[in-house]
Amino acid sequence: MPERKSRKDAVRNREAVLAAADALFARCGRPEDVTMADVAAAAGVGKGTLFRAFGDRAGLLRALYEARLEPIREAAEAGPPPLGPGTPPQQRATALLDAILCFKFDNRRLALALEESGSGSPYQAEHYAWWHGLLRAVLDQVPGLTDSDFTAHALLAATRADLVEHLAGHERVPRETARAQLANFTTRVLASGPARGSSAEDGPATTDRN
Amino acid sequence: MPERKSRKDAVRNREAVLAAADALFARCGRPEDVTMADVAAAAGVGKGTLFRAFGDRAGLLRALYEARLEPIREAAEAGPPPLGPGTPPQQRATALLDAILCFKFDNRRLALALEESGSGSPYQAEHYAWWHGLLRAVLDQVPGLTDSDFTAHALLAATRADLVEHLAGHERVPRETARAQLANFTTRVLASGPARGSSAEDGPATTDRN
DNA sequence: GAAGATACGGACCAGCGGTCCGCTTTTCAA
DNA sequence: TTGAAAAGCGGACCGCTGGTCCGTATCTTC
Repeated sequence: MPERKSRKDAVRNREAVLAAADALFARCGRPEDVTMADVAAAAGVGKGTLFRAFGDRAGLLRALYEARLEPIREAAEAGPPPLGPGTPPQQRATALLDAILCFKFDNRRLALALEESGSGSPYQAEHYAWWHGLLRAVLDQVPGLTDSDFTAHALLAATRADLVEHLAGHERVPRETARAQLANFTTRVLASGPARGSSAEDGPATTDRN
Repeated sequence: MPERKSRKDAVRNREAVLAAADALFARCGRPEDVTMADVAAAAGVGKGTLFRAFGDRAGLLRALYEARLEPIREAAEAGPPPLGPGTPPQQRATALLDAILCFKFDNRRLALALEESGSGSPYQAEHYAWWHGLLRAVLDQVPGLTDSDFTAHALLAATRADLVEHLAGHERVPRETARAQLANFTTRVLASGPARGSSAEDGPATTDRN
């Protein structure tokens, strides 16, 4: 039980920091030049407070990221089709990847900051393991598909934040185009038969903040 | 003409630095804790020399990487099949990806260092553009394949250094298994018809240094 | 309202990439 | 051979970052 309740100034500050960091990352071009001191200043808080609340830089990023991701995570875990369970595996896999892509698209800066500054490999992050596990399980139900473990990694790699940023930011690929291409790619991977064309279905709610 | 020749102590030092950096990156676990000062010390050289020769950290990494990559690059550009031109596109694409995978496998630490510390996105690196352009051109010749641009990105993403490191280092996937899985994945993507099984063919010379 | 627990915040620290400039080595023309 | 200018050397030094520390302010509890 414990969960010893925090002091109210503590929670106020915690939220102030999250909001400030959110805004800063959304604004600034390269995430690595949003400094901890910047965040603290923008939140009207001392550095000590910031580090006390989140441990270190990676902790702050993680907290932000997880907060944003949670709705999608829930939708994928127990929501309605096509994201939730009870959907044919091909379709669900496509929907999952599409959701991830949209998320990264809408939260590019943050995802980028987390993947590159997030204390080492993105593959050690808890949320990656979660996505991978889920996708792997779904792929296991696709008839005729082997190597579900590797395949899940490879498909997820197509949604890496820096790739998304490159496509969207540098090559100026519109969101819907990227979605369609990823869906098409996914279909190719999952289909044993001739690849059927597949355009992006109507998608996850956009929470565009950047 | 010009190409004003360097002083001999300069070239000696340059090579000493490359060798030292090579050794250090090969040895140490995480590339970010091989510091420039370490490299300089290991090469028996001052930091000034190091920075004069390579500009900055990214420059050093790039120089090392390019040097290692050149043979493969040449083999891909004008070598014998299955890597070189004059190979059926499916087969060549598979061979290219296999070669990249092997390269990253054998030079994990270095590739990792470059991709994560290499001044921003790996997608802005010259060598990435080169690989992508080549693969894209090959994919363009695969009948029934659309979105060659995106597809090339997605396939290359499956060979990212940190993914390779994760597979090899964390999940303990043997080299040959990874090769077979990537080949299988590639085949699935490229084949419009039923996926034919495909094991890794006899591969690029291994230059295992790590 | 007093005492104890909790959190604040900014001065402070260590370590990094990168610069600078007085000094040494090499080069090359005479 | 020589001597002076060009080229390069190297390590003290700088700015900036993530992260720590602890005297002080605020909240909670009785």
